[in-house]
Amino acid sequence: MTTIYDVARQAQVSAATVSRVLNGRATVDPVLVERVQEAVRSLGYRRNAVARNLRRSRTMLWGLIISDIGNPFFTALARGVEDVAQAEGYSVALCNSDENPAKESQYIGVVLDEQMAGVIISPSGRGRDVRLLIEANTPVVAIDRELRAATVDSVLVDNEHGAELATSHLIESGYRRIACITGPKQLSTATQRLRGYKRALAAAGLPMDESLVRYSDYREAGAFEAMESLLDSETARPDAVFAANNLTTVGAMDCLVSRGVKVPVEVGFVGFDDIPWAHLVRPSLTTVAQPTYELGQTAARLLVERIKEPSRPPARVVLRTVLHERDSSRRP
Amino acid sequence: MTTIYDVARQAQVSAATVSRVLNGRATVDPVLVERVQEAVRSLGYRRNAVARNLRRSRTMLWGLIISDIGNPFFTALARGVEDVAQAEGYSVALCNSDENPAKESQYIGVVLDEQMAGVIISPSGRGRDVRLLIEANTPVVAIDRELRAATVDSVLVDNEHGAELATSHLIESGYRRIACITGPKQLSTATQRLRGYKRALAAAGLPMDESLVRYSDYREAGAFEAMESLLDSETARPDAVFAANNLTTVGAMDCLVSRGVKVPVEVGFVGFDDIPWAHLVRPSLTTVAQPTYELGQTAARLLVERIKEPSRPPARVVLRTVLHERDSSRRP
DNA sequence: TTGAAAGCGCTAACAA
DNA sequence: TTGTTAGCGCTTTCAA
Repeated sequence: MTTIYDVARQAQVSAATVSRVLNGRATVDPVLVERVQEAVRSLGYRRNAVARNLRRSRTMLWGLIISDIGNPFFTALARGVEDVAQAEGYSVALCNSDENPAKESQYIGVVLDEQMAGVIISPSGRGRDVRLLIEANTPVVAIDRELRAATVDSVLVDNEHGAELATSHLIESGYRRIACITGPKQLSTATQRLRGYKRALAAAGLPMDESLVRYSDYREAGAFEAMESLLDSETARPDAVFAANNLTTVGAMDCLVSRGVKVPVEVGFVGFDDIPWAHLVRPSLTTVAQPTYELGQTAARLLVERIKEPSRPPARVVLRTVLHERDSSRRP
Repeated sequence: MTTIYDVARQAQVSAATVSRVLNGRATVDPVLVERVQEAVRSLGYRRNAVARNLRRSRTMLWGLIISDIGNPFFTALARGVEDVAQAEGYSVALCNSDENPAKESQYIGVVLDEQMAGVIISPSGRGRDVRLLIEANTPVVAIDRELRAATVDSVLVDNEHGAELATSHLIESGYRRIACITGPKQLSTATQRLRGYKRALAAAGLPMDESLVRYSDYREAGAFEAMESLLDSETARPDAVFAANNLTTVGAMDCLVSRGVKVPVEVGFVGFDDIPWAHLVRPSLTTVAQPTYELGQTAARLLVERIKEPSRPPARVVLRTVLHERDSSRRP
């Protein structure tokens, strides 16, 4: 391996000078700069970032801990994070916690051990291990989900408002017995979206029937079962469904299709969060779209700021959602 | 920051002993082991991986350079890589090259600078920069796409056979003027899938009409245009389409739908690589499915082996594809 | 403007 | 079995 000393010898300067040139310090004689650059080229030298990081006690690596890499919501978000990171000179280590608090803890450990410059996390549980990060002064940004265990920079969407929008839209379309399949109780998005749903019902003067609510797991199989149990319920079945995330939409729609239930004639449907290629699905899906890419971008920008200025007060950014009306909610 | 010396002082042993305990060396008195562990707990000590990596001149980080994080094919693959990596104690830095050779080069630079333990790459161009990795003795595994510039471990699918399967299936279904929308010429998958398509035509004694072939960019917008140009062609238009990747399928189907072309009645359709929720799309899509997760797993396992045994001869693993017959290719 | 020298936190060779 | 010591490759005082 070629080191900075090899370059120094070749250029007939000291290692300190090579370091200065490499880091673009202005205080070096142009003649020496040229000599150093020539030596770097001829030796094919690359600086060892590990040694550099140790010496400077900081790295240019971020951790991005997401809860499901199979969910296009998170990959769109990751793209937003990555683009900003790259522009700022950071690299991103993507960690998939799989909604598993144990895996999440493990990754938090890696972030700590590797002295990463910061973390963007979509907490899958109560997020108690996030405290370790904060104690270690690692900059943290929460994304998509609220972090109860600590106050940190957060980027969220207006879940309650979006859910209310979706539900009101179903009501305006003429549906009356509207079911809600939401996510796990410990996730802020699940409870907020449920609240928005309830608020829309209340605003329209419709009764709140708890038997129309299901807490699922934000995954396809769970949503499929939840939909089945709604269709099979003793009391009259729902005439519409509000699904609280994209995979819930897929699972529930799958169930409806396989049962031969006609959407939107027999059952109306609105989902929270778009799915890719929603336009190819029949019937096309009415959804509340989230600005996924912007979510990632914003989180990344907050992290950049936080790293620069660790003591600034935590920011809380809430982005808007938009209702996309398509066929699944058009009552004939 | 608490260091190994703080622990040593607290446990009244030397730093070397702490290091031995931390690394599970057997040669330490159980009494001291207990004292060290107690000190670690009480101080909340975590070892600094940067210092460790420098000293050992190796890291536990892999680079995974993929060409489109927005493509579910690559995220499924990433998941396979990540699961194996985690089990083996490695972390994965996900790098999205966006089919952009310049970005790819930049990431290869990061891999080199950070002294990563290895790389799994789906090369987006000619992959000439991969040579830098090889010169630096960084273990490399090529995935999905062949690497012409060097001989390395590779994990591929039987593109030619899969494409032949898809095309033959269309022929058997009664279609005769079958078009092919493939990818960029410099990608091995694009040329191999085109070759399989041609072989199927030849095997069936059908003429090879070059005006039915389009080289697109493996993206939706490009595929949409390619499909348009096929529909608008002077000579008789195709009665079926073979789309060479998943986003090509989406773009081409989108075009057909928006033009009001009836699938599979007027035009039959088969795509290479599944898309998620293909079952919700109408008509449901016939596809040649790739074992995406296994692709990632296999690449990761090869990387583990390569790291252990750098001089073993490069392996080349080819995984099978499977035809999923659905509605888009059923001629009434 | 340049160089000498110290040291980031850890592991491993060597000595005891 | 344990401790002493050197050094991984770099940046950054400090002195010249």
